[in-house]
Amino acid sequence: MSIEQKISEAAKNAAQLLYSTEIASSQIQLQACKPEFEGDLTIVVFPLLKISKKSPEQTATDLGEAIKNTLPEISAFNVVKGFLNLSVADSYWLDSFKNLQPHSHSHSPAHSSKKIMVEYSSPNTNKPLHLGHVRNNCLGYSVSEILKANGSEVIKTQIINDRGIHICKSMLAWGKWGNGETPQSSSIKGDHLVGKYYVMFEQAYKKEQQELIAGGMDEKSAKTKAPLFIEASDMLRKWEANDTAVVELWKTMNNWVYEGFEATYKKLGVDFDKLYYESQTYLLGKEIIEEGLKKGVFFKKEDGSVWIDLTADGLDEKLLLRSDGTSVYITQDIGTAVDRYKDFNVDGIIYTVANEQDYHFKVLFLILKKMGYSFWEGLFHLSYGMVELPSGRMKTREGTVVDADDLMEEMISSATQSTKEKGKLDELTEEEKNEVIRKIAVGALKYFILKVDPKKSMIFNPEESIDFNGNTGPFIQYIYVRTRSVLRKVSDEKVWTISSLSKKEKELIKKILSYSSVVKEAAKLYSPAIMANYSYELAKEFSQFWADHQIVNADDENSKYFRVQLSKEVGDTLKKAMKLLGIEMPERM
RNA sequence: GGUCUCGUAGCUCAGUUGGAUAGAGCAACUGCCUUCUAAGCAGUAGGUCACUGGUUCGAAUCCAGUCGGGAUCACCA
Repeated sequence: MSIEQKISEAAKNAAQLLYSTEIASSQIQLQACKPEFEGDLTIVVFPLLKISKKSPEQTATDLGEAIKNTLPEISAFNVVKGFLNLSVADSYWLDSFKNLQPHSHSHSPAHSSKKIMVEYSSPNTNKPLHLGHVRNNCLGYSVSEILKANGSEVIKTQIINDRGIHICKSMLAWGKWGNGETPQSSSIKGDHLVGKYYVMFEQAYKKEQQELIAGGMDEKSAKTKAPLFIEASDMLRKWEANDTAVVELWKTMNNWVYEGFEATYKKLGVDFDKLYYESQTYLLGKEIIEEGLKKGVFFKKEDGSVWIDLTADGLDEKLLLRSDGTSVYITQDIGTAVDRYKDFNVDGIIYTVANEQDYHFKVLFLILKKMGYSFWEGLFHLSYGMVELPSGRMKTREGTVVDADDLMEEMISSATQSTKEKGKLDELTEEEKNEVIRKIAVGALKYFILKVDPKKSMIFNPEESIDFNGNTGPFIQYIYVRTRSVLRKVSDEKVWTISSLSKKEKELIKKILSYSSVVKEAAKLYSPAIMANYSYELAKEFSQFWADHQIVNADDENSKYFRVQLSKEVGDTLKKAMKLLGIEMPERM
């Protein structure tokens, strides 16, 4: 039983005895004591005043007496207004710390044992990954790791948007102007090469539209009447009809893209257990629509299109099948959701998709609910905010899109420079050095993105992101490196006995002990930011401890070995916490 | 216009189920490396928690409204 539980229990019993009334546990408000007050945990007694019919001070004092008398762990208490501050004996913290030592920290707390599918990334195959994908990837990967640490089985997946008009545009442009260029012949990364032709198409297409508009056509018709658009649409029809030449080109160019993506994912350190391709799933869902029609969940309009009326739920009417019988995006999503449950028998699916699709997922989940699929309750849209630049939203046509590969290159060159300036890695081989630099660069980027609450939109300032000081990934890595440095100096472990703790020592122990409840919270809220903040707090605490405590050169052997062990636990905990963010720790930096 | 969402220091962000004097980092200024890695530590300065009202013993937090930003509302994906 944790000390919090013990105190809550004792407080409840004491209050019941004092005031001879039944008391709900929710009436015992326990929280961490603020640092400016004496004590470790605080009970807020205001909710009890109605029952005690005494002043806040009197109530707190009575309760404090009773708790101190029943719990040997409580060494003292003080009352400030309606706040009962309880001090927990150092011996309790020391015992807890000792019990932590051998292995309890190494295996994860099994709070849940569910099987969850996490979908993230899911890019289009017509251009390289950008900053928005980076946030998506960091989040999806990290949430997966957090859920695993919390005891769930996780299947990481993505659905690759490999078909549609967008890829036909790239294909068409390459056919017209590519002269057979390949990633090999041009030394351009595959995804970037395909993206180059997509941009080329868009430019030429835009020019055609402008000419048509200049000739007197309205904007809307110009979009569909431009010769290039007609050609691209033809190509899409041919693809759907399985035209050999088109399909061959499609396969070739998609494979270029996949090779490019693979390289980016590898650098980012993310991976997937199962891949879905839209080319294989885009026809799914139609039977379910038919079924829904029979059930009366959907309805057909005169032109043959199929809809669902969600006005009663505060939403609109939503199209599910076009009048020509072809499906739309959401039709496919209905089909794939059902398939995934069949394929993997999962307890839930988490869709890591930006908040611009909030409405889409609201509708999707509602439809599945109305269709009677009980699994709808396990569906969750991990909706994250947009990434903006200091200058505003990224825009393709203004060329402000931050490319994922470029971004990582910049981070690496910046990390290389700082590392060189510090000169602490001079004794390492070139290869080892590069490995450390890679960890620092990627760690900085990931931490910068993940420390922000996923739900909130964030501003990505490239200059701040390559800052390695303060609340950053490299700061936490640096603190970890210090703990390892201590362990290299003192490699043996000795039994120590100490009876009292300094303020910082106690804070560190408390922080370490709270690790598993933090993981639980992060899993509950699907929030890597919680792990990031925890890591920073722990690192900062250790850094302060470091500044005014000697470890290796402590005054006596007991303090020395205790602090060495404390350093080790801090380092191990930091490493574990950061691993849940997908951030690796270097041993030196 | 309807719906959703956000508004905390100059900037980027924390702030647990409502609790004590709202916290970090960056930027600015001041100290601290002959002692375990100074990517660090200590300090100064910086706030009408957008605004108004309500609920409450108590509101940055909950409710309503106002103002401001963003997203979304396609036979697109």
